[in-house]
Amino acid sequence: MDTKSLKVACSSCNLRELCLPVGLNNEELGKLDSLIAGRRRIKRGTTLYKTGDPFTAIYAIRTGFFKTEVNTPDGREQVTGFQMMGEIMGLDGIVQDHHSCDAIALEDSEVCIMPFDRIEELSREFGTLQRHIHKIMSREIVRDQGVMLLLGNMRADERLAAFLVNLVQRLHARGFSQSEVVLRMTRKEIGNYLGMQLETVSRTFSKFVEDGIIDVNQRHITIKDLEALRGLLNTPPSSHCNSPS
Amino acid sequence: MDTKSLKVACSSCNLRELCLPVGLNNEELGKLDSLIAGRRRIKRGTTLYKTGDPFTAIYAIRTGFFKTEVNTPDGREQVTGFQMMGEIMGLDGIVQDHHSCDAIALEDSEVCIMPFDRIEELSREFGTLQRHIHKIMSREIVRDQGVMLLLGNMRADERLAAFLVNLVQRLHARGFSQSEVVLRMTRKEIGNYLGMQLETVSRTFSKFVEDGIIDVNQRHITIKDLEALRGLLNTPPSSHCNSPS
DNA sequence: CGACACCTTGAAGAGGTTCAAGAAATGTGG
DNA sequence: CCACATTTCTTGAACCTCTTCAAGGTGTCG
Repeated sequence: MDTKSLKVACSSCNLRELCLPVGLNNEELGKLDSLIAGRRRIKRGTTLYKTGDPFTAIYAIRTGFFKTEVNTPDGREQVTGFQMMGEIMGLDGIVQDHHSCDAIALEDSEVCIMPFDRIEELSREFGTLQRHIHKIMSREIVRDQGVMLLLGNMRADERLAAFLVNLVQRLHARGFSQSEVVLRMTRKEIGNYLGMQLETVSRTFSKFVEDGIIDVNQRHITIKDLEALRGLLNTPPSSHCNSPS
Repeated sequence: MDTKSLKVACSSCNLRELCLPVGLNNEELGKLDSLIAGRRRIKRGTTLYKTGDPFTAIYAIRTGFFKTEVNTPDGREQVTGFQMMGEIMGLDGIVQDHHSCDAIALEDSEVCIMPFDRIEELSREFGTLQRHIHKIMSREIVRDQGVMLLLGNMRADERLAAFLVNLVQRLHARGFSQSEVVLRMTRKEIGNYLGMQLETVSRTFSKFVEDGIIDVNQRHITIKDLEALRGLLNTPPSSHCNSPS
């Protein structure tokens, strides 16, 4: 395997605040370093894990970009999320001791391997780590609620706006530009995630360009009017029922 | 409040296998009884918790039926799930110390209150409980993946079929009939959950009746052909691309 | 440079929504 | 226990958003 057993210290990782609890003392940090069993490089287009793979660890993304997708017996697939550096993958595997989705790298990536047995062990020792793990899982549940809202309630332009706003927000939190995005995924993958066809994604991008909200150059998106994008989300689907009472 | 501080033993609860880990010895079971801070009755139509409420505990449903829904600033709402006895609610609140959705009783219900501090405390002591909590959260994440698949990929009849199959399956696991269901929710709530209008739900029910798959009598559904319902799920959306290579 | 995947745009069509009306069930108060 | 108000459900018809099919253009990688 391409697993490096090289021990790398979380204590010196600049993504630490994203992966680990904050406010630890040095002793605790030292112990937590032993939480990482190693790193693994994932080439673009290959999987970190697949549906049915035995669950042994969760993964923190160090560099790169992933998608997760579920598959049905009849060959359908649904992208359930896009993950970037500092985010955790693999929590789906806990309940059945096997993964329930595929995690596929959208660019050459590197993850930290965190064996789940070890996490549980250290969690029993450190309340802060325990709480942190619970928060990560809860955050995933809340994120999923947002996706359900998007898929169940929003129209095409609202979905794409929500997708873009979410993306730049997460990138901004990692020190990237709030206005320049390079999409790591295809129109087809965006469409699959948002429950629409790739043609609709393309058309909606074009519409945003016409409206002067964004510029599109293939996968390079420039957000010219973030507030307009946000505005698309806060407006009810149809405004024909505003009774002035 | 309508909180009963009456201590009730999990050890004698017939829903134990649903809420708690299996295979505990008596000593462990005794300790776990102290996990329940009490019970609370929720009248139909009232909330167990609301968006923004401080998070203190998770809840195991003893009797009754709930829906959870998220709300947007602009007044939209999305039903994110229906919960029945033996299922756990409230995990959404962990990450922000406040709940991120409303939990509303669809009939007079009763829940066991499990203070989360106490859960974390006991989890550090009992590995089996720790693993159990992790599994419950992971199960929720996997369930959400299924809903995304449903909302993102399926057509109206497939969604409703998936909904019915899931419902009878869960009811059957609790000892109820596999063919008789009394819906606790309205067409509007079903439609909101499935990302469709209540009219479409009604029409799709009628179509299933025409096809001899179910009988509908208001909220009383009789499933005449469960395999036909299941079959709706395993068939690709359109069968015009089956290349025989 | 050529093969391939990806993206854009147009036009026709379908599935689901919206609006509307009436029927059935449920709850409330006398 | 019945009458009435309210909510819920069903069905029809017109409409609309998004899909499907098609074709051409653009970018990318070996």
